[in-house]
Amino acid sequence: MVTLAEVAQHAGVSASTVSYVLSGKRSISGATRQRVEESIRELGYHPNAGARALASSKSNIIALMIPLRTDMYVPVMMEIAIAVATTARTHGYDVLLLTGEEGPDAVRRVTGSGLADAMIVMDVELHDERLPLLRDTDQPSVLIGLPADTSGLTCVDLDFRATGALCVEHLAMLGHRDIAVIGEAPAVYERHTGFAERTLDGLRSRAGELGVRLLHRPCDGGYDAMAVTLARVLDERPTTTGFVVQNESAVEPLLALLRQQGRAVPEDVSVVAICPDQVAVQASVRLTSVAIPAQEMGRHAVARLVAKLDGREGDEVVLIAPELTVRASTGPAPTVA
Amino acid sequence: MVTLAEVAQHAGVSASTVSYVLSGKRSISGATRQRVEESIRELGYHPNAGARALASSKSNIIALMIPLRTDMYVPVMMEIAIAVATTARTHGYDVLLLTGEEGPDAVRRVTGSGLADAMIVMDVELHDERLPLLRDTDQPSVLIGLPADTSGLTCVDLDFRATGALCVEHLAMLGHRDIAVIGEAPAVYERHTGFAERTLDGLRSRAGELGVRLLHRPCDGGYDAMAVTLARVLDERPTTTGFVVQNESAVEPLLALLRQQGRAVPEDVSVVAICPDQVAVQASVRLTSVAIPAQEMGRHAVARLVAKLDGREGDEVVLIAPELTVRASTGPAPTVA
DNA sequence: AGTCTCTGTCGAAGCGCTTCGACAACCTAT
DNA sequence: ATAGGTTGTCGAAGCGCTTCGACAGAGACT
Repeated sequence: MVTLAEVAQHAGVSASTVSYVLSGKRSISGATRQRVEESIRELGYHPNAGARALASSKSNIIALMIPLRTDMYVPVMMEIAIAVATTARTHGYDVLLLTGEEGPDAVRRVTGSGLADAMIVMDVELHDERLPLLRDTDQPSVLIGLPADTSGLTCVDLDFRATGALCVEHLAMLGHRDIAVIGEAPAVYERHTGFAERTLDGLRSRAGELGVRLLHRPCDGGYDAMAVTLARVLDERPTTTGFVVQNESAVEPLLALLRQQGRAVPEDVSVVAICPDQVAVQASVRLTSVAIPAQEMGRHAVARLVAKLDGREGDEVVLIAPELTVRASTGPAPTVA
Repeated sequence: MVTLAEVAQHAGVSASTVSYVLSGKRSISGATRQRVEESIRELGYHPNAGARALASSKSNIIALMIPLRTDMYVPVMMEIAIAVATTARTHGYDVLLLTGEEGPDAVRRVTGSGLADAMIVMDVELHDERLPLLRDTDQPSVLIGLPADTSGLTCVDLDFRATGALCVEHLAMLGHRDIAVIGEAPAVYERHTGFAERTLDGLRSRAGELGVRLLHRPCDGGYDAMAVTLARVLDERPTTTGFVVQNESAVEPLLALLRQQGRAVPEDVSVVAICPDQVAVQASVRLTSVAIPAQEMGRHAVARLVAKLDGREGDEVVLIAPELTVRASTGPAPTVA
């Protein structure tokens, strides 16, 4: 294993000079810099991470807490994680993967041990146990998701309220007057995951303003659950012509069921999904959808975090504006015979 | 920030004693141990990760390289990643998330800097550039997936050859004589990702033995791609009554298309999927499938890696035996009229 | 009583790096 | 020519921990 000292010796300079070449924190003459850089290359030197962390009290690692559950939103989580990892690298950080399993203890452990310099927390609940810890510590953190009280926190999320409103608007504009909302799994609401409630909020308030009737039903993913839910919805409100689907694993089942019942999409029934674009274009009907900008959220979170680490920024809530893309699953409401 | 020295002072012992209490590497009297442990709790001490890594030259971090692409197998990847992270924690390790983006350089960086003690590599190609590096370094590593040459490497994977064979056997046993294989996206084969080719191998050789005709077609995910592929298959071999689907994002589209064409599953056509159980049970027809044991693979990989770190084990290839679960998507081949 | 072996504890030496203050050497403006 | 400012480099002091050798004291054996 090659050390700084060996590089220094090889280049005929002192260790501190090599360090300054590496960090750029003091000016170094061109000649010296070149000599050092060449020695580094020649010897295949890699700075020791532990020593660096110890001496500088910075690990250059960002912790990413992902949910343990793989029951919802998996592609979105994955995409965010990957975006976080790659973006972090461009800023010189690596990413430590923490699952929610340890809960708040993970926060203590990581901040206490200096394992990571900062933290990104996903799948935030409205009253998350981790929040007090994050507020207390002086380690910067960014939440992906929005808790009830955002004071003293930096959050990045899709504006789900606006997302809900946008979906209703689109359907209302097309003349739909009875809209069913196929929501996330009941467990998601029970956990008080913010985004689900905020979407609903946006849906309801805009529906109220536009005089549209709304029927919201949580729904587990999969074909069977969707079948039950759909039957109930149509039983309760046979005049339903518009659907907003938030649970991406309910989308394809819904389309299959509608088809099976002889209801044509979009002639008889319109469907708006809230899902990643990839899902929307791969469905059996190309779906009009509001995209979940997973990559953007991941990139944003890292950008904020790095800004905070550099002392460039304070707390802030960033809500990404939703965008609705019209595809083949929505059309004018059928005129009543 | 609380240090070892402060804990030592608080407990009235030397620093080394505290260290030995923590590591258990020397015997400590019960009384002393208790006193130290109490001081630790009272002061809220967390050992500094950097200092530890420097002094012991072990970081207690496992690097996990995941593929950058989110175009295939996302849930499987995610499940593996989560299983790796949680299993690693039970062994006292944290997980560093690396995307394939940096390529072989990531291997150099991580092993060179001592950032991680060991490495798990996913999405291994048959002739992966990272393999020589992994063989050369003295850092233990485990591959999830199987390259062409496994010498000097530890690998964990589902036995995809046996998986392919199993699928054919099941269909053959039910009387199917013409089987179509809906494979992964063409890009997957072009990359020479091992599992896809090994599956095919298993399918073909067993088909040969059993006198079954096989037609293999790669297929991108999604409805449109599946529609094209299906049309071609049925055009070329109208007598096809069995399908083996490896691309999970082609499963639901295939079922929808078959339904649409009036082909009943499993009365007219049988479908076997190679996919996680969750996908199989959530589909519109409960799918007979060979499960991809993502969690098991993740856990296994960590277990092997930890064993190697402890010097308990050498290189080895672990192939997990496939299990086929019969559900509602397969049945006897229709008798020709 | 003396020797030997454990057991439990301590002190000190680093691990490889960053960073601070010091200081030559040079330049610029008086 | 001199004071003052830059610029480039060095030496040394840690960062907080692990680990090795040393050693006092207790117990077991002759």
